[in-house]
Amino acid sequence: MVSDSSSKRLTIYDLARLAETSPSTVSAVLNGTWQRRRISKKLASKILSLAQAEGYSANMQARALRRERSGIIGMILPLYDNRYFSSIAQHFESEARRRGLFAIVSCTNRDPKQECEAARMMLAYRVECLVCTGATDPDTIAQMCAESGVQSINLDLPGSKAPSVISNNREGARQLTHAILNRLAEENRSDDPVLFIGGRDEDHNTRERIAGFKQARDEMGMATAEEHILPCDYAADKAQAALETYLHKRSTLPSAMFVNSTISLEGIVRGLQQNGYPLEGIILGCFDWDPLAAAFHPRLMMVRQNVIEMIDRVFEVIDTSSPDPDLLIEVQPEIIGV
Amino acid sequence: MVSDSSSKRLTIYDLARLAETSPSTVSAVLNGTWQRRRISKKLASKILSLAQAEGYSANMQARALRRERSGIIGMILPLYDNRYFSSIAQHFESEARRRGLFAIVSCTNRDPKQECEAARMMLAYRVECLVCTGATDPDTIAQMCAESGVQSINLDLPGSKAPSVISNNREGARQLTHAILNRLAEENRSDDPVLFIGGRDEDHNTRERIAGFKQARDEMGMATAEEHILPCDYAADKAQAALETYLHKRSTLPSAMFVNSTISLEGIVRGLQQNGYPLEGIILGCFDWDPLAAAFHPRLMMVRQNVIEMIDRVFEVIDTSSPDPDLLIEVQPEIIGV
DNA sequence: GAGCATTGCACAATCGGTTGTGCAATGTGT
DNA sequence: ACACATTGCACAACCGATTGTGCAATGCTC
Repeated sequence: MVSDSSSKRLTIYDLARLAETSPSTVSAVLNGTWQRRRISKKLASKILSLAQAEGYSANMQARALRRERSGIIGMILPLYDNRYFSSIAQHFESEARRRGLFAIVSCTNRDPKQECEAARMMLAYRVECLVCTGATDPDTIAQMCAESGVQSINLDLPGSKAPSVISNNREGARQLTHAILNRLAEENRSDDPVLFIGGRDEDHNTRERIAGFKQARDEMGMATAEEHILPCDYAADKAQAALETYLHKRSTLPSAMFVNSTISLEGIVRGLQQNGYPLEGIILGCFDWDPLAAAFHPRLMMVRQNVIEMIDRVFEVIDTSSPDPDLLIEVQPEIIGV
Repeated sequence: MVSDSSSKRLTIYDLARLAETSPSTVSAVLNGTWQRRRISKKLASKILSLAQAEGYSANMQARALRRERSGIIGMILPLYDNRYFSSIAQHFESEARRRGLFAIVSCTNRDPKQECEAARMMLAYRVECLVCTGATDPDTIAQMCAESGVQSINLDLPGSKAPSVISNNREGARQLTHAILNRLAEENRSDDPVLFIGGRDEDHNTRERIAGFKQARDEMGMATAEEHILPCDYAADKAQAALETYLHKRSTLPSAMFVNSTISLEGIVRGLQQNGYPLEGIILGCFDWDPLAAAFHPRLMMVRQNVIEMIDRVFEVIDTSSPDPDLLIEVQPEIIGV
């Protein structure tokens, strides 16, 4: 290798000089269009081996500028730190890679301002498409993208200005609730109260899950008191506080709980432990999936969202030429541990 | 807003036409160098409000090309799906943002080939710096970066060709082991065996943790049998299998275990539950931190690595003009739950 | 009012690729 | 040997910013 110690990176102009040919020929060879441009196989392989030996790597900024295509696909995400969102990021990345796209993921802490800022940066870097995951304000971002002529897709939470791919939250919640009620029945505790706890009631998914919860109870001929529905936000501390307030008022533990995320589950479990309630006695269902939690508490029933299928659907929508902004794709989640 | 429906994005040339001035003036105004270039305040504000109204956003590819600086900083990461790596990604992003850099994070599944491929892509996009987290082969990547004149830094696992920021694994393990041994002593079970399980013995961190484990026992006057050290890889299934093999041979449970990650912990807990061993009886220490696990098992002691300080150190190294490739910065982790 | 400094801006080259087009050299047909 | 097609490549104009430089117009001094 003739690696020159100069800090400048090799360009097609350098390679052209080394191969005694023109930059356009080098470019054609290196980006695979050389057959169409009738470059001889001999010259092509000469250039290729030279590029290899010199460790040439094309400047993607220059390519993107000229091609008016960045090769980048963006995603914004509320957080990384649970199994659901982290596997979304992971599958998104690998699927993008499979398609020759470079994925960039930005996490925005469920903050509408950060979401906008991240979207603005992604648009400045000319992403070809933006996937907007669990956004608090998906429509504003869809609007920004539309104004730049960039396709956008909502994931996890639906919006009205771009196609959306989400879990079937209502049906998942309905099935999880039935599983909880069945287990109560097995233990002859069917009349015991069941608490729904966690999430935000402005949030589409929480509303759907509450609807599924009520529907399942309805199907079993049970009414649901509003005092048993506690959408106290997702945060662990909020969930713990809500539980403790509830316990304070009744002094009797609910026999079962529908917990609306692993992050809320953390608060619930901590609250139960700290207040001396044995975890064994209580039936827990969680709309989220965490294998470590499942290992600790084998009687914990969990909803596992089908991330692989959701990401596949997202890319199917991306492949659609002009997708309907009202399109809503619902993917069935799976109940683990029934 | 005069938003033209043409799909073309606005450029400085368009703005120049609209403001009846030249592209170079528009550029200077929009990138803040207009005072130095003696553009009148009047013209500057005219251009600024026009850009605002039209929703102009600079093409970062063009800027990067001309400036020969992409404004991008890269990170490769083994996985997102545990608290440690996900908080690394999160803090890295927000710290990069604070410095006006755009962070791109790629996860490479602990696979050396994917690591190289991701590094190659990042270099092609002309990252200004690459942080290489928990890489199986950090030196190859450091070499690639060096050849492109790009600074690189190892995080979590050290390398020899670039400065490294890691946790003080040996000291963390020593402290965790002492905590485990103290608890055993409190329960008058000091002579019971303690198992070290999980991790890879080729891996620097695992070796250091084993050293810390042995050192703590040594300090308590205890010898450590090799049969109690089981670096069976990180995966949950591997850890579960290793535990079951161990149990099969002795039929008597170790009273305490040093588990080398939450992912291994998952296998251990599952193995104990499935084989009918009560979790309550066993003292667990885990070199990793997960609040949900801690909620489930309040007697679980965990090591929490100081991610914020590690990321701070990384950026301090980045700010250093020509950092020593042999630099090794060790950050003290914290023991939770003693 | 001549000489000089300052203000305010426009011109044009440049970053590193991509791609439409032109044009010799060679091949083919008659 | 002449016309014509094909092969094989080079030229030059972009893509959209940045930035060194030049040069009128204005202000200021004596």
